[in-house]
Amino acid sequence: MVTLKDVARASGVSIKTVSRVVNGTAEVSAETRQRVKGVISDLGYQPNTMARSLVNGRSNTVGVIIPHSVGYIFSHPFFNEVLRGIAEVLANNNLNLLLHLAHQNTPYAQLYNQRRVDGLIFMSVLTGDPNLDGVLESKSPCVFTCRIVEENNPTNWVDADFVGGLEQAVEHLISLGHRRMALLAGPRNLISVLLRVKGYRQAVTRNGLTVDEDNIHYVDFSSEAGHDLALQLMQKPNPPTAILCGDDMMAIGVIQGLQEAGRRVPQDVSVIGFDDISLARFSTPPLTTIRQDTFRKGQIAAETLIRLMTKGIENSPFQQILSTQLIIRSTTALAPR
Amino acid sequence: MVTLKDVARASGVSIKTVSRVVNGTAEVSAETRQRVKGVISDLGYQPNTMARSLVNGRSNTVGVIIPHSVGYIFSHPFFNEVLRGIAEVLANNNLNLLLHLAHQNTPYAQLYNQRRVDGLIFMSVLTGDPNLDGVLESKSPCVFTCRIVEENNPTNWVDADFVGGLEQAVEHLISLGHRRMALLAGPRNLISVLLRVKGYRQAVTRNGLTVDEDNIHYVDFSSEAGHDLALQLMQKPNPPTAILCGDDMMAIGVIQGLQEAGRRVPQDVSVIGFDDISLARFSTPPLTTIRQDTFRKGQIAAETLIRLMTKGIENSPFQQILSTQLIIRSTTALAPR
DNA sequence: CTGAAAGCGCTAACAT
DNA sequence: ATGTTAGCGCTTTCAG
Repeated sequence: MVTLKDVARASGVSIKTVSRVVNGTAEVSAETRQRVKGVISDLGYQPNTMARSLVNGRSNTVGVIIPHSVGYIFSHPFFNEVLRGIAEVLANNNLNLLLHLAHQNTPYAQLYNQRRVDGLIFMSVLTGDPNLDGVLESKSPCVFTCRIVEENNPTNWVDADFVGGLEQAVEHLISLGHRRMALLAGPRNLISVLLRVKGYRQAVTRNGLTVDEDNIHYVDFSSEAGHDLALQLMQKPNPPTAILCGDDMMAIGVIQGLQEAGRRVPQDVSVIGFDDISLARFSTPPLTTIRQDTFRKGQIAAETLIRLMTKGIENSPFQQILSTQLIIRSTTALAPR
Repeated sequence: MVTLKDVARASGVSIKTVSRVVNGTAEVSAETRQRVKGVISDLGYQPNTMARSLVNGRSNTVGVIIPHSVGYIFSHPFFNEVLRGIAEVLANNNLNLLLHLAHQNTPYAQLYNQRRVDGLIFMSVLTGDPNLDGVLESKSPCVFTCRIVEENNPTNWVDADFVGGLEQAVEHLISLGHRRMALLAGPRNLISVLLRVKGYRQAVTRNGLTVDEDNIHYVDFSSEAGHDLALQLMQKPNPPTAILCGDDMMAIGVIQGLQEAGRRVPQDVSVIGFDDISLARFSTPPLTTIRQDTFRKGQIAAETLIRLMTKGIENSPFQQILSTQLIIRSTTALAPR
């Protein structure tokens, strides 16, 4: 391996001078700079980032954490979009991205405590995840792409307005005359799922209807789960005329299940998704859904983290809710009858 | 920051002894080990991985590279699956995953030359990507999840059998009586796309038909592109009765486009996808597709890289083709007459 | 404008 | 079984 020392020797200057031209730290006479630069490219010198990190105390790397139990839905388009937003911002700031798909019981804080990363971004936190212990104590700069449960919690986060999103969806369905609705919220250990339920409840109640607790279902974010539950629901004596889904993948599964059960979408049953993944527009029929800007969410998370890392932790936590938008396509229609 | 020295001082032993208990390198008397361990947990000592890497010359990190122009399809389910396979294997081997979504013109070899990673995995290589320059010279252990163009190239790769997959698909369509077929292959700069075309050509020719070059289309792997092209195709005087798609996302867009054009799937037009993403089963109608085991592909890539990193580069390159499987669902039927 | 020396936190000989 | 010493490659005082 070619080191600074090699370059220094070959160009007849001191190590420090080479270091200076490499980093542009201080002024070096044009003449020596040229010579050193020549030697650097002749020898193919590349700085050793590990040595740099050791002395600087910074790894120039950000850890992006996806909790284990979420692994199975890692194939979810949602994640890529957020990740893409994060990756873009980090790249523009010359930061590396360490992707940590939590697999075993390793406390997340360890990545920071061992100086492997300078900060952390958490995608989807599961309530009660023991690996989260120690994150706050570590003083690691960190940002969550979903809000944290506890009230008055000083964590930094960006999140979509799940409450408002569900409210819009419910209003839409009610305005179409639907009264019997089912909500397939998502897995119970996700905060965002609880928020969806909250929004649903609020809107239903506000419209003078009563919430049918039996029609709130906690199932995985997967087409399969949606498909299976749709079949089940249609066997009930009084099946719902509208199904609200926690995400688009589920909704697509629901539509398929409904068709297998001999129901037409949207004539017999209306369906609404959440996310507006790229596919939503091209599903059959095109999906009515609540759009959240996942890419932007990732960008904001990364931008916030960078601010935390450079200017130190701000006194007040950064907490931002991104508004959602109801996109009406072809899976919702007037309630039958 | 708590260092080895601090622990040594606090427990009254030498630095080296502490290092030994931390790493379990050599025998230490049970009594001192206990004491040192106690101090370690009292002080909350965590080893500095950067210092370790500097002296070991290893970062214990693997770089996973997704070329820039592919970025826009990073939301493609295909990538997650491969990535998940890679992540799992790396995690089991205590290796970190540095995700490099190439954004600007940074030579990929740099990650290795700067000692940031110990090896590289390339997901999807674009023909003629200038950032690839220097990768071979760097002697970095690396594995590609797609084969490389040049013949007799000593690169290591795992890849799906695109040629065979397309052949199966064509045979299936021909057996159903289809004669006018269109192929939406994918972007021209992907090797896998050229292989799809090759398989298509071979099977068509083998069956005594002639390849209609005008019906081979090079379009993006996206629902949108599929949708738009389907609409276009249906306006032709003699539209195809079957459409082969380079991937499932495209196929789903095609189905939607066909329906907008008033064609029924599969009665009027048959459609075949590629990948068998989780959604394929739940699209409407359920998609006939060519399955490739993307998760396994990722696993194999990572396993191979680890072998390369630990046992050194083997003399013969590792090159493996994973077989594909035709999954017949409901988007293919007898050709209309 | 340039150089010498010290040290980041750790591991690896080589003692003892 | 344990300690001493010397670096890994780089940056940072502090001198010249």
